[in-house]
Amino acid sequence: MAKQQGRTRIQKKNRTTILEAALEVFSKFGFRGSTLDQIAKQAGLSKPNVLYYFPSKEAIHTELLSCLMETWLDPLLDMDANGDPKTEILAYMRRKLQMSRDFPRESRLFANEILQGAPHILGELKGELKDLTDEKAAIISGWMDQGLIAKSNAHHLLFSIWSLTQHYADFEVQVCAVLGCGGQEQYQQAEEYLDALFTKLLSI
Amino acid sequence: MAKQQGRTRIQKKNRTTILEAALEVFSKFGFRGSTLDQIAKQAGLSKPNVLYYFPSKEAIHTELLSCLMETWLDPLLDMDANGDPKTEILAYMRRKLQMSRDFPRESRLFANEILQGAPHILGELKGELKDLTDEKAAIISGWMDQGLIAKSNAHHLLFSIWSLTQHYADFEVQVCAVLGCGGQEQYQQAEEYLDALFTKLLSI
DNA sequence: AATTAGTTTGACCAAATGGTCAGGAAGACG
DNA sequence: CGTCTTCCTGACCATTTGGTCAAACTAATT
Repeated sequence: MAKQQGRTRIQKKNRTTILEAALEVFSKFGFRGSTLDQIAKQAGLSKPNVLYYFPSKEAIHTELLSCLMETWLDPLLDMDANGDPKTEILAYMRRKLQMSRDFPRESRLFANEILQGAPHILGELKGELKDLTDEKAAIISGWMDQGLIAKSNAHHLLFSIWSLTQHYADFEVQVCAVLGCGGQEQYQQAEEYLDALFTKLLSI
Repeated sequence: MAKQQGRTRIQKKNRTTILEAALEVFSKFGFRGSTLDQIAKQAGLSKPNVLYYFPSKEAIHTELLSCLMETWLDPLLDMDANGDPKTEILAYMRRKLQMSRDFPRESRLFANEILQGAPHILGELKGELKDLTDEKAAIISGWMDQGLIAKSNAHHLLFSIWSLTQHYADFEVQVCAVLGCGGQEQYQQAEEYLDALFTKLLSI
């Protein structure tokens, strides 16, 4: 983590540029489907120059993913055990849906990685992700036991939030094809629909 | 369609073998991440022999996808406008969940394709898929208008069935990492959870 | 201005990859 | 059995790809 901060301003700028370009390319074609040339071109740098800042294609991918993992967990971290259960869960769902809307590339990068068996981040999944999920699922189960929200499987409740919200980023092409829309109009409808869905689900 | 049936028994067998091998490989690494050598090895054939049965790597992929599209739409086709609304929708959801359990590779192949912008099947998405979806969404909306099930956005209701069920196949690694399970125990829990979810959602 | 440290690139390399082809092996069939 | 068609393969090819390197260029620093 520490050594990742480039020292000079030029290093900082170029590393950022490369990571941004890599996100664009990797999220579109997956790891094995992306080439260094594509990334270099997208970044406006030469290929050897890209490899001057990162030791390999894989290193770029790995750094991108580990940065992403934190971003991905943040909204869940914010779910407060002392808040109002229904409010907390709905707010978490809305934050995730916003992330799908605002960071679809990140969502697709993550989805690509998981789809292919998560070769680069299986450790984080079984570690950080599992731990945090277990912790928050326990909180939700607590709320259920106290009769504050309807009983259901807390882990699968979290899964359903993930899948329902990320679907709009990961399967955007399909959603747009079916709805016949080009832009982001679907997110307004999605929020209304998901709001209603989880409100009903959590009501006793 | 017609010319795809190999004439001789040996053709039939080998084409099937190749498609099965390709499914295994493509679903794991995506189109660009898979190689003809991998497919050939998986099929137990030589690379030139694979290319004797299919003109190119892309042709294998395309055929796989178009066969898949039908399989994928079938469960939705079965949803009957004259049946009991809640039963029909729940049964459709269960069929989709079973498909995730029994055909995860097919699900992942499809997900891979959509994730990358559906370059090979965008036409089918905007055609067959959209038409069928619109048709069934209209049926569901009709049920809602008649007060047989709770009102909500019918298109997004279908999206939610797709995302919730396919999640267990496409993100299997993640689900298993979080639940700490190796096999398919999650599908039992998933069915219970999703059953309850949609029952609540559809109840007036 | 001179020296040094940091940055950039064209040319290059080895390996992998999609695909071809001539000819050999194996079935089908009279 | 002989002929004809279908099936299969080793060797080969052009291109792409991740990655290297020496040399050139630029920015700091003294």
